[in-house]
Amino acid sequence: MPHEPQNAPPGTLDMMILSLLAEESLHGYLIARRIEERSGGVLGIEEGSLYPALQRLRKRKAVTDEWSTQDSGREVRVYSITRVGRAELVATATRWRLVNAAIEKIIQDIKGGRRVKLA
Amino acid sequence: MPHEPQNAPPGTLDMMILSLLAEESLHGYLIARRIEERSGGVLGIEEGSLYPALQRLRKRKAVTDEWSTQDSGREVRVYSITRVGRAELVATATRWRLVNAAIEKIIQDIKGGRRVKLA
DNA sequence: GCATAGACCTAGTTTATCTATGCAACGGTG
DNA sequence: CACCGTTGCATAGATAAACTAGGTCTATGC
Repeated sequence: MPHEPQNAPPGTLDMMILSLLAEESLHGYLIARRIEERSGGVLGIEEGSLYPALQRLRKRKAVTDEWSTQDSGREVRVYSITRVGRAELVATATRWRLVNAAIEKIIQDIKGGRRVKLA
Repeated sequence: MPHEPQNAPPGTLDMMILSLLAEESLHGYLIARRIEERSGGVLGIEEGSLYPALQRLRKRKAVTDEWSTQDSGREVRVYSITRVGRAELVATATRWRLVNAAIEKIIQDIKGGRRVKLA
């Protein structure tokens, strides 16, 4: 039985978007789909979170956008990462891993009942 | 050069508190100190975050509290984890790790400049 | 006596997610 | 053609959980 998709923890969405855009330029809707696929269905991004996030990124010049026409003739807004965005990505990913390691130090060794005494 | 203490990512504070209380009962102020110590100074918890978190935990019966007198003669409010709290801890820690692994799948392989093409 | 640290607490702000809604174009099917 | 599900963009308001900034009181050390 698969689990319900989880929200992106606050602060992580911008980082994930930048990471996908570091690989290739994408339009908004596809970004959300990619996050869901890549996470194996664990993460689910709502459009009401996605588009505000893209606006934030644009405002701080971490991404650029360009309207483009698909083969179908349809207009989509394609986002690309900037130099500023790449720097932000490296910084936030580093901080994320640091914080996560710290949290892991605190919650380590959780068993069902009691915990293992360490020293 | 050490870094500034980071905030607890939203949703993680309750989990960390429960994890410390699973080890031993503590009063509020000490919980914050422990989180800072154990994280090697990476995490810093403000009292304005701590006490509301303890209230939440109390309301949902994840912890119990008892006023106790220290050797100094001072009154402190000591918190203990409940059965409900232990169950919550296991559940939230499992979910946290799941989500974190998913995020890691997405942001993996970030280098300074461009990324490694995988397949 | 007075400053510093320990210990508790609350009000209001901020931020980033969500839900809910709206609109429009494309694709396939009866 | 009419319909409907999916794609695609967007905004408004709700919610949650951290924060800042303030306040009170007690023990300890100089």
